[in-house]
Amino acid sequence: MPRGWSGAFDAPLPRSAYERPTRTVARALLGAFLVRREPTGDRVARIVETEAYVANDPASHAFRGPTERNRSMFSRPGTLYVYRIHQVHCANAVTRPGQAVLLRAAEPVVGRFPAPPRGPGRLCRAFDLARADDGLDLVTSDRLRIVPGPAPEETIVLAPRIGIRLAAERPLRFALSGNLWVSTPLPWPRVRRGAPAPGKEIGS
DNA sequence: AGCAAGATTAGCT
DNA sequence: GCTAATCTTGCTC
Repeated sequence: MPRGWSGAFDAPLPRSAYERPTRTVARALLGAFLVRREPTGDRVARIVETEAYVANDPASHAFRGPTERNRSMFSRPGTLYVYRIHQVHCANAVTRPGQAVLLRAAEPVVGRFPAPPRGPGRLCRAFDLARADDGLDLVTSDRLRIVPGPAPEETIVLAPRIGIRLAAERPLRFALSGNLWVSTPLPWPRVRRGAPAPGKEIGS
């Protein structure tokens, strides 16, 4: 146990928790705590929305293999992958090689945040995550980790991912139903007439 | 070397 | 709902 981690949000999610099918991890991270430890105090938020970027996924940065930008996606499970898009950053937890879970939104629990962690860009601002944090190990880091939380009482819903063009219809976005910190309201706001109802419940 | 597109967000109509 | 901001990545020439 690294020095400094002796408070309430100690025990990090073990590497084995990341070394599972990406969809399983995306769902399992709901209700877990993202924890940043600073000399000034902890910042803790409960993860309420994720997206899975899986193998052979045209929307994934890893689709065309390793590059300089995405090399963290091919690092160990539990590695943090941070990239820049437009003028913001987005953070992912790496699962299996070339796959990751995008952290889209979290609910503040402890500490003050520079921005509300609602939406992937704001979540990074809330935790001061930038490209310099790319490659950090969420299992062993002194600064940042994910800690298991109680099973969510909210229903978990599955919906298409946000902001992508390729494979846009695949339901790989996971969220806690009704949670106000989810970045986009569910059910899905743009629905084709005759299309299946979005926000389908997949479990309780 | 140049360039089009992007896992976003804030602000305006 | 729409668009600009803003800049990096990675593909193409």
